[in-house]
Amino acid sequence: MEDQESFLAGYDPRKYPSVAVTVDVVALTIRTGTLCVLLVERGAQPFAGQRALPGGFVKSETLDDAALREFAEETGLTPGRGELDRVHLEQLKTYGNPGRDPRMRVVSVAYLAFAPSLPEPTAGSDAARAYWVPVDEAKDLAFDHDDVLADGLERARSKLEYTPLATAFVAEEFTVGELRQVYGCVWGEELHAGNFHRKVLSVPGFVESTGRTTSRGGERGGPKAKLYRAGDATLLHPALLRPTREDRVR
Amino acid sequence: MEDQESFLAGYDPRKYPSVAVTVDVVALTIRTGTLCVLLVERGAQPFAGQRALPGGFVKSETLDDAALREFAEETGLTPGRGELDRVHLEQLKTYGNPGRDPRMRVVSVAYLAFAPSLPEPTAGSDAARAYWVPVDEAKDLAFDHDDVLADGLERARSKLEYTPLATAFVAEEFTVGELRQVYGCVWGEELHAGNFHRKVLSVPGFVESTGRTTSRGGERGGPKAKLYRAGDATLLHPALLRPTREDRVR
DNA sequence: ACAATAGTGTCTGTAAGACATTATTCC
DNA sequence: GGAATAATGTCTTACAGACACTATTGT
Repeated sequence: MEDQESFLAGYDPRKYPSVAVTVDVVALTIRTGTLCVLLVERGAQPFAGQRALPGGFVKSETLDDAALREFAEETGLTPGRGELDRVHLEQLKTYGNPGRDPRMRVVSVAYLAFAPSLPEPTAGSDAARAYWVPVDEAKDLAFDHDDVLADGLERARSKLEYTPLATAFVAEEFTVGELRQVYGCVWGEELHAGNFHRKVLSVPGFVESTGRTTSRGGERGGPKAKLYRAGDATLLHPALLRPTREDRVR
Repeated sequence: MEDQESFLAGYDPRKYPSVAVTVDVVALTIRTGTLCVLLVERGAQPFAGQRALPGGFVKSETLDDAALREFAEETGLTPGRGELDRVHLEQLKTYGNPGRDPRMRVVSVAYLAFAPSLPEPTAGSDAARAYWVPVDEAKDLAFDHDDVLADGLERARSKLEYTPLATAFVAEEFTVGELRQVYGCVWGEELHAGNFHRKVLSVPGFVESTGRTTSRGGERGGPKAKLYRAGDATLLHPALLRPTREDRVR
């Protein structure tokens, strides 16, 4: 067997069959009650005209930085102004099957990004070709991006259960009802308002009260709601488990 | 911004600063009641004399296949004879910080392997330089492998909670006591025998009875134990949660 | 007035953890 | 006999889910 050190000792980068490393980003947000993913339109072959996850080559930077850079470029958000501070970014999985890109060997490190509701990337900016698409309509993506998106969604749904991730989808101050909307549209099912309310407040460190309320009630009636901000918990205990699906088990 | 397709259209692999892609394997097993990881001794610089996780370059194969190949090479197990069938392998995380390898940019896809107790790789084989080390003694590894190992251990501990992964550490037929030993030494704390017993049997699909028992009782006394094999569940419901640590939450 | 929503109260079934108990085996 | 272990039983507390109910707002 050829081990790493002996290989590298005699390694000439210019002879070796090249492998390209990219990052792809599954960026999720909630717009008007619908879970959406950021997609770009491909102009060139292969997969011309199809949609794909935003991504690009890794430069002289960490993988995390590359993912954040791609996200910022495509959304038009600018670093350094705090706009990206509330974006949660985590590594998802790496995809490297030979043939996933027909031109060459490409190993892609996929990231998952969670953002509060953002404006549509404005035409005229660098990011004009990117837009938010409801996840239900994001099909037939280029490369193996259907799989990447599916893995990202499953990760997101799972992380809502045992982390305070849902707070990354709402504004800095939010109501319990808004939080319930997040769970509802990420999990794809309505949750019982009363039980959800009691449960959220019973998890230590999930949310903390601001002492204030919304200035108005709901659009279609209802009292003013108390405002909360994210607490200091990094894990929810006890967890908020999804309604049991027996078919998820086997 | 330079997008993927325009980049690739004008891409000449021989000009581009090369990035190497490797796989590293965190292979875990339990030997005489201790959780052990497979390490190799490095002969050459950098990190000569230090220990490292087994790993190597990805060839014309999937990332999963590369990880399985590395695992097989280092343990001396041979594919095709069923020896590898009971090895559970899953992708862990990808490490690509610039500078993690002093010689060049190396992006490493780490894998996690779970195996039942295996013999020490025999001297004389290709794998003579690999050996099992108790995880508590696996420190000061080469590259960023301390971090990789730590991430792998946390993943393993977490996966014991909600998947039947523990059955990958024991023989095809096992007792509830053996399963409890797995949880105990991976989590690093003893579990209450009675409660554990009742709980394991109450999770649908975790274990199924073989109808048989061990031929003898325990070494220091005790009745013969019933033998079980792994059930068909892929997720444990309800989960077997670790004893609550408040300090894990924040 | 009416509909919608926020928030609370109550009840039931399930599960976790602490602990006790019985039975079986090795030494 | 004595120690260790397998397996089961009991009790208490906590939590999930179903549901009812009150209070407050917008239209």
